[in-house]
Amino acid sequence: MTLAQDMTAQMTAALRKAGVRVTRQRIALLAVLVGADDHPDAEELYKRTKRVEPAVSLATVYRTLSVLEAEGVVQRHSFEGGGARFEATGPAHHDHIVDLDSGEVFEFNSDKIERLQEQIAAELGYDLVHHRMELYCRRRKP
Amino acid sequence: MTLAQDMTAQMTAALRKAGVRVTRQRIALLAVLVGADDHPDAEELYKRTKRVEPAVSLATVYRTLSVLEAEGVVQRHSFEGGGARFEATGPAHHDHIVDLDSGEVFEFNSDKIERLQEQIAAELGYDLVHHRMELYCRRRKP
DNA sequence: GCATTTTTGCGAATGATTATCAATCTCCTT
DNA sequence: AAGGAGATTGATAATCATTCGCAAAAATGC
Repeated sequence: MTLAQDMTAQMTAALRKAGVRVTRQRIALLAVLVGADDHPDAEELYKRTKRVEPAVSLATVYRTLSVLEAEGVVQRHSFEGGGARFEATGPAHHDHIVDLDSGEVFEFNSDKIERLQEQIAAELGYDLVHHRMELYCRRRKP
Repeated sequence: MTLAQDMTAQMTAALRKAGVRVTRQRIALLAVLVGADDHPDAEELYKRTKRVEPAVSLATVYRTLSVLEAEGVVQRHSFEGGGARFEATGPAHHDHIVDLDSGEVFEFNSDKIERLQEQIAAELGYDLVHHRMELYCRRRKP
């Protein structure tokens, strides 16, 4: 079994688990998402997916992203400036650092902050459902 | 001197300091912003301002908000779902809690988290310019 | 008050995203 | 493997928040 076949099998399984029909375009988009190590926007995902599966439209990319987001398979981020950006949901939660000059996005995680957030919500009588934390930074000047 | 006159005087001073011309619509919008204790969007600010100064357009509200944001007089927030929301910059920094059911926004502050954020950025060789932290919550079930 | 320069209002333009809908595809049942 | 119900698709129109372009109106400096 080739590597590509294996990837298709995995994507198929994931889509089935999500309870949606397994289409060529969904397999392709999901594979692109899982293979991406950055945080592309819809247009970029469309371009990448098209290289692998020409029979895909931008509308379907948006639709599929919404479906997968609802299923928790992908996450949508709205960083400052520009449209939404996406990433496949990984095993570990993380927040983001945005390099203001390059636009690059890095991931980080702080259990301490996570705990403090829970605590703050609790003190106000709330349950924390989810949060958003983004650090907008510039490379330190020497 | 009446209260309204005093407010106008303050707004005028603030606009002068920002180095822009003092117009009726800017005074009115700024007064609405300072008087607001919630986080209205542009449309809502337009409606409120119009009550006080009918000679204002939505375009001017947007333009003025951008000007005031650039001057640091107001802050723009993009919470999940819907357009940008604004608030007059107060003396103290704070982050936000969004009630997922009502859409209400509360403010909070945690020095501990602020410090940890600085530290995380520093560890990665970055200077933290600003950040965004929003806690999306539901009222705790009893 | 008058000239200069900024600001305004209106409506058109934009950009990202979503809705529409007939044609096509999946998948369950034979 | 064929049939059909129902989900999904591509192309395009529509939407929504926000910005732009420009002539008219207003604010500042003298």
